[in-house]
Amino acid sequence: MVATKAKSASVRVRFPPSPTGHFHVGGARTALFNWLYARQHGGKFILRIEDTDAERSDQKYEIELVEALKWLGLDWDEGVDWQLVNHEWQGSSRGEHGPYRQSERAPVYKRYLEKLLHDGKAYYCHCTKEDLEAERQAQLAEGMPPKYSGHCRNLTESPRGKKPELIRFKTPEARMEFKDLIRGTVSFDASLFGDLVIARSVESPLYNFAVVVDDYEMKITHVIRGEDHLPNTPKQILFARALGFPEPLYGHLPLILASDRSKLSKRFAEVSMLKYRDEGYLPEAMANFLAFLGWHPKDDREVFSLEELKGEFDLKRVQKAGAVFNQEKLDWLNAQHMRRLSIDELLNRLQPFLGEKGIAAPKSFVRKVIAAERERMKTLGDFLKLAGFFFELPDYDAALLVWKGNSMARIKEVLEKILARLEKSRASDFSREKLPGAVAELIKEYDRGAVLWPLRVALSGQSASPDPLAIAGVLGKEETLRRVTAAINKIGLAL
RNA sequence: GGCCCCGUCGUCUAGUCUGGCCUAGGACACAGGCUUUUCAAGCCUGGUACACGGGUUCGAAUCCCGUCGGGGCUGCCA
Repeated sequence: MVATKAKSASVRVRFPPSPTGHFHVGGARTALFNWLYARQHGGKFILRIEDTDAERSDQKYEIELVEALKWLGLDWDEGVDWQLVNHEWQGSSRGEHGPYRQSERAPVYKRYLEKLLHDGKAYYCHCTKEDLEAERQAQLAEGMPPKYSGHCRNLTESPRGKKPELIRFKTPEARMEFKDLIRGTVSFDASLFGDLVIARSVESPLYNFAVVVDDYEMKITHVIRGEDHLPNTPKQILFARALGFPEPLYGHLPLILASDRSKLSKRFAEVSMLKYRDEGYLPEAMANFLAFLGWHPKDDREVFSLEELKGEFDLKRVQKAGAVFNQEKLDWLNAQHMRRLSIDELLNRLQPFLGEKGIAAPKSFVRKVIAAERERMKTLGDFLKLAGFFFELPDYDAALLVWKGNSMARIKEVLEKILARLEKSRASDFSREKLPGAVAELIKEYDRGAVLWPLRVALSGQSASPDPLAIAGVLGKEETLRRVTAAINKIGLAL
């Protein structure tokens, strides 16, 4: 712990995704925790791309991840970047420890691979895939855990007819342990590993090896990652020791689980983070939600902005057990965050969700619509579905206008009286505050439901809506009269 | 199978390190009620949890052991 404190002045953490699939919830949470840790320690946050698997890596996923990170508000100090310039993505990179894409770091890995080979800490293995598979099957058949036999460990030259297939690390047979920032002491038995494959050739390193080299070269102090990496950690520590590197501090985050408690990213949720953006979730709500998957403040507060999270987050309070992804909680948090926004800010965020009619409408009108509907929305994407009728009255059935126990003729009568009253009201009186006066007598004469229900349907064309008088206030005199008249005509036709 | 990690309401969790304030708190969801012109929202109320079994102790969700359960990893993927 003393070491943590001493190093805290120069904290350097990284988020190293591999662009082989969509940037999902799990990745986003890992990125967030790293970002939070860096920001609250005045450290650096580095984005490194782990694309040693050329087959599966795709630039489009790299761009997607950059987009999603920016959307969430997680900025980084070093690493690759992408910018949209004239509708085209342009790549760039910043920082002094690059390149930040593993596919561009071959010479670096080669240097260390050769060093290990030269020092006798690694060796060429001539076993073919078939040899290895046969060995593996034989061990399994005997009920033994599969482990490389060490067949090529002490070879001094290539066996006849064989060529070097891959590079192996001479794994020391030792019991080892390390202190995890979240789970305390974790121990492993390295003698169970066998000689690990660290590269296909000096030109082509494998994940575990490349990570160790990069973390060292990029001066990473804390490795904060998912629990699925826990078994990799002792291996990486072994490589670091062989290379004479200082070991970073490790912290393994609990996994995010699907509702059946299996690893989320393994299940349905290879769902892109951008999907949440496109459905109208607020990035601050998403960050808030992600943070609470495995972390919780000391008190009972639940709604946090990114900035507030930064002040409150504490790696020591991170949970050890996996956390199930709970969509309802996300929705609730999103609604909470939407309420924290001003009408103008909400209007900004709503831009992509306004629809043609909403975009064409005057801003002042849209603001009123937002004010009337904001507490009913769970996502920005709900806007059109909830408030679309303000812009264009949907078609509805005349029968919908009828309040329980009333005849259609009676409803027509009510609507006509409402129309008469409203016509006499001044346009400036069309507001939620002043309008009740206009219908007060009618309500006394008929009852609330018999008056307000038909008015609601006439104005919204639907059975669920905000207060009809509020709608009238937003719509204004002219449009309100037009809709009430249309309703009367509709009944006329039905009768 | 082997190795590793984990185990408080249906879910996210507070409490566990530093036993007593815990007849276990909050939130989401759920149920009921209030409000009410609808649907939400809001407010009030309610139910449901310390995996199990042994210890240690005056006292255990908290400490120890065992069992069971869940998950991760087990690749020339990352």
